[in-house]
Order: sequence, then C-alpha cells, then structure tokens
Amino acid sequence: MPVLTSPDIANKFKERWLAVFPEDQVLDSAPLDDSLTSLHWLQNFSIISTDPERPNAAGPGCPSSLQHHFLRRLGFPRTGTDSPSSPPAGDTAASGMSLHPGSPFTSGSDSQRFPNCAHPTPGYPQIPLQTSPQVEVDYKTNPKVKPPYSYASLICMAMQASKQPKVTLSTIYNWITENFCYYRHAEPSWQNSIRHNLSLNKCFKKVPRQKDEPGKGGFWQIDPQYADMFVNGIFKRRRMSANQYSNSSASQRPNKLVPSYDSIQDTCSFPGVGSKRKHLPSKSNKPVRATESPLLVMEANKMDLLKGDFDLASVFDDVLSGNCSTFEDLDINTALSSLGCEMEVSIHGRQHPAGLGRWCGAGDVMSPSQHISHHQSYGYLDLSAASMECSVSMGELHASQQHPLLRQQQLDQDQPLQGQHHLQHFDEPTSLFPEQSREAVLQPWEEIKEEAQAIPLTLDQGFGLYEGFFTEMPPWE
DNA sequence: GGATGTTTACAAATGG
DNA sequence: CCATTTGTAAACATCC
Repeated sequence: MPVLTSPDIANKFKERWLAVFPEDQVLDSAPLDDSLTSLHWLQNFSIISTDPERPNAAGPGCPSSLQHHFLRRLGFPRTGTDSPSSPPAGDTAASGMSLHPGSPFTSGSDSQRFPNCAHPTPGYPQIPLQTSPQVEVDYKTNPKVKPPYSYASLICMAMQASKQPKVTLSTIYNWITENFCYYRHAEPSWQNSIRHNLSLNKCFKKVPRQKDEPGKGGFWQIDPQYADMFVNGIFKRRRMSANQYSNSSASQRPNKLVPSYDSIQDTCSFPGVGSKRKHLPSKSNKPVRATESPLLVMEANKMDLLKGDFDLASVFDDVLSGNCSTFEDLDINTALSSLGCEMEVSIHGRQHPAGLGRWCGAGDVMSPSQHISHHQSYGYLDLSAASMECSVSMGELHASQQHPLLRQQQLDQDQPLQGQHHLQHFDEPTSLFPEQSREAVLQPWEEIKEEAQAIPLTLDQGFGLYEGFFTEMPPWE
C-alpha cells in the first residue's frame, strides 16, 4: 500500500480539522520552535499538565503546544488533574508516589529527566472531585477523604512502589500510610482488611521467608498469573460468572496485554477502579470517596469523541474519501504537519517506517467509523504505540521499561506484521511489571535491580484511548 | 505480646 | 433477583 503523503490529503485533513476546531486556526499560523518538531516534549506529557487553563509552567522547553492540543483533541485527559493526590510543593516524602493515577509508583526524578521543564507540581496524584472538577483531592495530605482505591489496588501500588518483587506486609502498610493520609489517621482495622485481602485474593501470593532470613512474616507478591488483572497498579477484576471462573483459570486464560474497550470501561475507571462502589457509603460517618476519576473523565472524553463531540473518525473518513481506500494509507505525519503539528514517530530514535498508524484487523479494511460502528476487533496499533511513545519512551526509557506492547511493537518492526490478527497475538506473558514479565519466564520474581518500571498512566491512557477507541475485544480473549 | 496470617461471617454495592 | 465483588469485623492460630 502506498503511503499517502499527498499534500492534498494533508490539506484536506487540515480543512476538516479546522472545520471542527476553527479556534485552531491560530495554532496553524503560530510560529513553531524546534521543540514542536519532535515529540521530545512528550516525555513530559504524562507529567506536565496539559491543562489548557493552566499556565505553561513547564517552561519553554516544554511545548505549549500543538501536540498537546492535538492529543487533547484526541481525548487525552488533562493530566494535571489526573493524579490522585497533590502533595504541597516541597513535599519530597512521596518519592514512591505516583506521578499518575494508576501508577502511583513511578520512580525517578522527572525533573532530572526533564531538566527543561519546571513542574508546577511534582506530579503527584490528584483526583478531581465529582462536585467540582477543579478541586483536587490530595490524598497524601488529606486525611478526610478515603482514597478511592480498593485494598487490592493499594496493595498492588505498594508492591510496585517498593520496586521489589516481593514485599512484606509492613512495607505495604508503610507505603499506604505514607502516601495516603487517610490511613494514617484511620482506625487500624484497615490493616486487617489488607491482610484479609492478601490472604483471600488469589492475585496475591505469599512467599515464605527463607529460614535464614530474619524478620517477621513472609513476603507477598502479585501472582504473575494474575498480573494482568492490574492495570497501572489498579486492580481490574472483571465480573465473571462462576462458570467463567471455572473455565478460565489463569493458566488457561490467554494473556492479553491490551484491555478491551469494554474492559476499560468496566474496570479501568480509575479511582473507582477496583472499587466498584460508586455511591457513597450509606453510613453517614463514612468518609467521602471521590468517585470521579481521571480515567472516567477520559472515558467521558472518549465517549465524547465517539458521540460526536469530536468525530476524529469522520475527519479521517472525510479526508480519505475518494483519496484512498484504506485508513492505513494515511500518512498522518503529513496530515499533522499540515496543522503545524509534527509527529516524529520513532521508536528509540528510529523513524517509524510506515507513518503513524496502521489498521489491523481480521476483515476487510474499514474506515475508522466503520471500525467503530461495527465493533470489529481492529486495532490502530501504531497510533497506540505512538501515543505511548509520546508519553513514555521518547528516548528515555529502555526497552525493558516499556510496556510489553511497545516491545511487541518493536518486534513487529523487525518482523513485518504477520497476518491480520496482530492484536490478538501477545504470547508474551503479561505482567504488571513489564520487565518482570520477562523475568518471570526465566526466573520468576528474581530480584530486579533495575530502576522500577515507569508506566505513566498516559501509556495506558494511550491504550485506553486508541484501543478503546478502535477496538473491542471480549474480556480475557 | 504484638505482628502476621487465615478463616468466617455479614453487609453493601453492583452487574447480569 | 441473584451472583459477585468489596469492605468490615472478628476469632483464632502461628511466629518472632
């Protein structure tokens, strides 16, 4: 298939875009600095607020930018309000705290990684309250609001934050109390719940302490078989019938790295994820839980996208109509360039050979809207990867730190796409910890000294957006 | 004795 | 309505 690089396509795309977003006209003519010609700024995308209302505190090194603009258009949430808590500036105690909801365990200094970007906040988790999206709940310092994470999620966060393949109960306690003020002041019964959860939840596996290891109690880890039940550290157990449970043991269940749109909708509703209770507890003395999550907002955005708030597909459809028969032919770089938004799609410095996006599916090639309306299991893989690349790995993360799908992408670049079932072929064991998933194959849960994996939420947001946008798969398939 | 771990029971919320 | 999930409480056992 020839890649359409025709300026006509680009112009038409631009026209359609501006028809939908006439306010972008100014962007079109805005002068661009060098930072806008690559996606280096996207290193910060998951960290720096993309909130348009927020001043561009990221500084000149962080584009203000068209790319942000474009990605916002694509439904990326405003990460400035994504995070579950927002410790005050200078609070350095949250070293293990999330930069992103759902991955409250991102480690490393982003200010070091992105020296040009002065973060207005360290990027601690914040969650908008349902009543006011502008109000952010600082779970790290606010003792009144119970974090909307299930205990399983909290345990998982703590485990990942520890950077160790196995953690002790006290480590879990400590992490939770350090990062969620509520539990510092709460009755210690929550610890009982933690213990109860560890014991009861099959996802958690106890690792007995070696006889020569001093200390109390054993270690706990996430059972690799169930690692894919956690997305960014958030427990996402699908409701399954007893029959399903009996017929789909973890060993039988094919590991799928990409949650379906359905599953994302059902279970990745971020703070709320894992905590299915969306209503306030009936007991009046119960703490208030924030119930609306960034991912919920994101889902809303996605739904807006699908419902016409912005019909990206229609834009592409219109652009493509009469010009090419398949969406995969679109050189989106050209299209985006027409908007002054240069998308440098590369994987670790390598230019993506085939443009940004590629549709994969088992049937005839369809237009995006057809993909959506027909609910086929198609995936716009490279666009997804690009989004992840944007948020995660632009020259910063090693392959071992990437989401498995990213590595899959790389593999696929070395091996051309085989067949049309690309999305369904993820033979690599799934793990909460990407590099550990690989380790688990050889030496399960061996001590990993490498810096903890950092999977900003936006990575999965990227998944969530694109996979959810364009694909739908039955759970656990 | 306190921390840890297991088990049981129950209630509330939720989804099919 | 029922099954499932989640949270909570409690009793009990084990270990350091």
